[in-house]
Amino acid sequence: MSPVVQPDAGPDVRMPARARNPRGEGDRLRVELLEAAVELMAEAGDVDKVSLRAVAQRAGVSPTAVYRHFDDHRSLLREAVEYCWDEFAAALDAADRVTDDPSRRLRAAGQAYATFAVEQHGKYTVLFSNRVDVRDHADESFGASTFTQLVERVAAILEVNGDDRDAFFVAVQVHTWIHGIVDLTCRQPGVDWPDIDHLLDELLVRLGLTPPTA
Amino acid sequence: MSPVVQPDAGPDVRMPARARNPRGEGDRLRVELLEAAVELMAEAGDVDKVSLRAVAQRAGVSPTAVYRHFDDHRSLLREAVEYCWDEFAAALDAADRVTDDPSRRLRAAGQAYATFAVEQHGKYTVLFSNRVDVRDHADESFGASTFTQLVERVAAILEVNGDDRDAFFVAVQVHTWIHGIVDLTCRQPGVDWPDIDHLLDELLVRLGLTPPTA
DNA sequence: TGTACATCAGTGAACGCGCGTTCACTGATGTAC
DNA sequence: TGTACATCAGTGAACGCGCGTTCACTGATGTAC
Repeated sequence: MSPVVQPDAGPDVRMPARARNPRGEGDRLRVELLEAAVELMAEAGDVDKVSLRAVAQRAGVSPTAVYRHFDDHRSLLREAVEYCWDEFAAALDAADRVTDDPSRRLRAAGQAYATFAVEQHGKYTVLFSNRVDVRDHADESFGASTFTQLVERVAAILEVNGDDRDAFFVAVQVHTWIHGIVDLTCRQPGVDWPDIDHLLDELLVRLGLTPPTA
Repeated sequence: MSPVVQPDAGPDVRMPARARNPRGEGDRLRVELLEAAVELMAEAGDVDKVSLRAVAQRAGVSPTAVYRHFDDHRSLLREAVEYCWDEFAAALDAADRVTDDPSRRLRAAGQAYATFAVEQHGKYTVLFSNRVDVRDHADESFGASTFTQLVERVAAILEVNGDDRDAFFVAVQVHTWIHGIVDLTCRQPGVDWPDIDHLLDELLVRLGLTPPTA
């Protein structure tokens, strides 16, 4: 509109004067920044598109305020990704407490995995298209412990079924297949995919992980 | 080093004066730009990180020269992605001519798929982590035609085997599983994965796509 | 055969933009004396 | 009880950078007369 007088003028509409946090509670902004970053990541479906300035604006704060709580741009994004992992882990844990039957538990975990991926598509994309520059060892180890749980679940089913296959190998089969289903359907939402529940059911059938009575 | 005198000075090292193409052969630069873009995409494993200026520099040409051959930045990237699809399709086609036996052909295609994904991981990532803003209907249809071939391959096997399952559904099962195997093994090379050939063999067994005699 | 000219393949300077980061600052709030 | 002061939570201007895109241009090459 007007010719540039101040070089870094920013948006025309001033933020509505966000109330500053009281004395000892400056950490509240830290959480607000993380949540703003996660929101923006989920909307973009891409970690790299989330700028420090955009996070600050979403939180109603000036860009420099971020530096009171995070070392730099990368630290902010890294912590925001970890924040996403926590939510994902919580979703899987909830599914684990559904039943005692090993076969149903595996099915429930797969369902929770896929549900999270579909309903929180942006967050899931953030987790599994993990760019190298943001990635930390933290989520690597999380993936490993989750996989160990999967091996145990599979071993329980094989034992109940009197199946002498190698639980590790079968768990790899489960993991790779579920990941492929979820990853492709999320990444290419325009394609006319079959029902995900149907794919998951058939996965268990094809891998011989259904209860023997069913 | 030196204080900035010219505002847009560019790199210190001048390109070694790339020879200009002769009169009627300006289209050669077009191909060189596409190849440069594909290289950069493969290195970054990410379409969005490839700038117009970087492509021009890789091709040894000024940024403005790009506009002689492409409408804008997005057009350049879109065509480069299509170029990747061509290479991928060529790799799969080569595997298709190995044998006449449908089951062996699918196995060979799976092998080619995995080999491409492992050896040309950057390109593979570009193809299957297709970001929305670059995506066009063009590569949708390209991926679709590749998938159609897969459906036909599967249908041939099912027919030979006297199997009345839906070829489309089984093809989705094949595609999702192979993608999962390839994607996970590529992304987490530190994990002690089983042999990929073994996983592919067992995939065909579990999906009932082996020859009836074997 | 010579020459004027159109075409072609690209160059180089400049623009406005959003970015990450820095620096000096502000102004409210709690606390010590 | 009053007041000086340290602390805290954040602001605002400025920087240099690479980006996509524009514009006017250059200089070699083929072609028409």
